[in-house]
Amino acid sequence: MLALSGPASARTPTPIYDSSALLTPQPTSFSQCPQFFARGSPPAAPPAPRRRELCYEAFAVLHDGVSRTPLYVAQRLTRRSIEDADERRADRFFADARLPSGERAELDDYKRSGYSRGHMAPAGDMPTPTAMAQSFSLANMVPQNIQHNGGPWSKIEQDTRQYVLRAKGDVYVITGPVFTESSPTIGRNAVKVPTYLYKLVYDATTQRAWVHWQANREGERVSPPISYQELVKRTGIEFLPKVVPQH
DNA sequence: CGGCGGGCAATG
DNA sequence: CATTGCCCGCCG
Repeated sequence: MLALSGPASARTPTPIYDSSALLTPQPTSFSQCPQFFARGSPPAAPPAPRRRELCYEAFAVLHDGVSRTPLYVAQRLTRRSIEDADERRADRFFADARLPSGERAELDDYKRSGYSRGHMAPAGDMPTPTAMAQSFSLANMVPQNIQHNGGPWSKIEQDTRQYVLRAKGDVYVITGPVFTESSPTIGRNAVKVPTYLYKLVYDATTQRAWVHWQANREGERVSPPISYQELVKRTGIEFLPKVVPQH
C-alpha cells in the first residue's frame, strides 16, 4: 500500500464511514486544504450522496462514489511550483484506500479496458516526490481515450504549465469529467467513462478565467477555450467564489 | 528526426 | 512490486 504520508494528508484524518455518514453529510474536509481553492472557497456543487472530499499534498479531490471518479480536482499553481515540478514520473497507480471499496475504482477496472488512466491533476505538475506519488491515486483518474490523453489533453496540460511560468501570482486550476446518460462504464465496479473533460484555469492576479472543454474521444483536437460562465451553465457547478462588490 | 510527456504490458 | 521496453502524439 502506498502511504499517503505527506504533510497535508498526515493532517487529514481518515473519514469514518457508517450509515449515518451517508445520511448526514460530513463536515467538509476541504476545510483542511483551502489553499487549493480561490479565496479558500471550494466550488458550490449541488449536494449529493457518496461524495467524499480528499486532501492531498498538492491537490484536492471531490470524489463521487457513483461514477467512481473524481467530480473535480483542484490545484493552485505558481511559477515556483511549476519550476519545482521536475520529479521523476512515479507511474505506480493505486486504488485509494481512503474511499470505501464500494465507491472506488480498482486497478482491474482499467486493465485492458481500452481506456487510459487519465490524470486530472497531472503528474507533470507535481512539485515533490510525495505529491507525484499521490497523483497516481485512482481518485485522481478518469477513463480517458488513449489518443486524446496522450495528444491534445497533454498539450493543454503543458500549455497550462507554460502559462503559469509567466503568470505573476497564483493560478487556480480545476479539472474534471462530465458524464451523459449514455456514458459507458468499465470494469466490475462500473467506473463511468466521461463524455467530456474540462480544465478551468483562473489567474487570480488578472482575474481572468478560461476553460478547455474537450470531448473524450478519438480524433478530438484542441478546441478553442470556452468562457467560465459557459462552463457553469454546462455543469451546474459554481467553481469560483462570486465576487463580493467592493465599496 | 530525436526528445519529451501521456500512457501500456510483459517480465522476473 | 519494481524494472524494463514499447507505443503514440507533439514539438523544435
